[in-house]
Amino acid sequence: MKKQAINAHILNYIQATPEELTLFNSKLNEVKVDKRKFLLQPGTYVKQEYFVLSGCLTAYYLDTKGHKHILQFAIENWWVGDFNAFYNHEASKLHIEALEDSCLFAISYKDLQALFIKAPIFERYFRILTTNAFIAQRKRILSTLEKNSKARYLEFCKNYPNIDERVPNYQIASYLGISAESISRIRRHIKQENI
Amino acid sequence: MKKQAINAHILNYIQATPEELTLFNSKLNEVKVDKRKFLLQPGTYVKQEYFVLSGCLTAYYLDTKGHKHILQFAIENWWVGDFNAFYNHEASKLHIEALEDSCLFAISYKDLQALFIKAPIFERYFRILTTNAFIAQRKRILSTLEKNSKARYLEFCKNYPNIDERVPNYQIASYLGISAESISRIRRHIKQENI
DNA sequence: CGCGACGTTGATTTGCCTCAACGATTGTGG
DNA sequence: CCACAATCGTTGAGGCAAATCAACGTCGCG
Repeated sequence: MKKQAINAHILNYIQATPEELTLFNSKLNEVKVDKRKFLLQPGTYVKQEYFVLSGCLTAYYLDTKGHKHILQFAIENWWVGDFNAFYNHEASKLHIEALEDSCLFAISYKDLQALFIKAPIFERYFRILTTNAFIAQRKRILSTLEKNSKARYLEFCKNYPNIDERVPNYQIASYLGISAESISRIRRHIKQENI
Repeated sequence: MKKQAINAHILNYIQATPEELTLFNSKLNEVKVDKRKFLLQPGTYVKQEYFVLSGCLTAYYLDTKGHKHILQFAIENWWVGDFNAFYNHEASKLHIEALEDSCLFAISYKDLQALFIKAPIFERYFRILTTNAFIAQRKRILSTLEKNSKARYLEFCKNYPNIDERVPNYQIASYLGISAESISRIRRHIKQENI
């Protein structure tokens, strides 16, 4: 059962009772997104955030020059969304696109707020997740400040082997702020070193 | 009274009762750090995080080449710390240094965990703060992906006028991942444009 | 005063981007 | 099942934004 996947995830972080889990589960709606289809597009008012059950998605910003800048990859057991738009009730500036056929749970803002009132333990769940995400982002920022392209690429492959294998190379380039051509050259250098 | 500053800050985010505030306040210890002194140095096991009452501090990483990379500025009403070390019980990799004589409140990990049990509303407080910080960091990441040095500098000055005025230029350079010389040239260009 | 901190300027270098062209592979419609 | 297009990766040439290196001016302070 799909709800078991999310419940198992929750129980990694908090000790929720069966009743609390059931309450949470009752707020979730299943959503499917086919490969190359969008879960979210700019200009939308975002009413939901999403937990990935299966598949793979990216959240990215498309700038005025048409360049794509990937903020996040999301695979199984990750939450994804335009959190700024979601929490601050602004129009979204992001695309969220499926890189594989994907299956998600959605929870709405209203339901989430109601959940926090009825079962405050979920404040704890999201506090812990957000803290972890915050720490991971700090590392990403530090990496861009300190390291060159090659080191950042190697770090990415090490940190996200399960994403590296599933996602085309130019997407990783966009996440790292490197051109696809540079990634290609970096890979060549790495190969030559390993001979 | 100093506790009023933090209580006012808390009440911006949650509806805490006087009793809850008093409980929180009882966990806080005042700390003073003089200009150019350190609140934290690498290798330390971090047992506290800090709320800035007055002054200004930076959290930065010093890489193996001796280059400084500023992760965060902290002024009045900001929380600062090595959150990775604090939450994951690792040795710190950061310096936290006062840029001005500063006064802070410290809360220990143990006290914070106990507080979350006794007054779960503070889970909400920190969840909201962390969510905001997470969103701000996403914007910072996007900025480095999308914009050139000049645009990032201008954005910083706009977003943090109260930091821009208080902090020497080369510190801002380090935060933005730009050399101090480049910042100087950017400033010249801006001046020339405005004549 | 003299030193350290901070900012500026110029000359040179460099890492990476951009542009362009071309294989290899996969998917797809006739 | 083949032809063709689309997707993805690779390679080379050239250019540019910003780093680096070095020197100097200025201000504030012990």
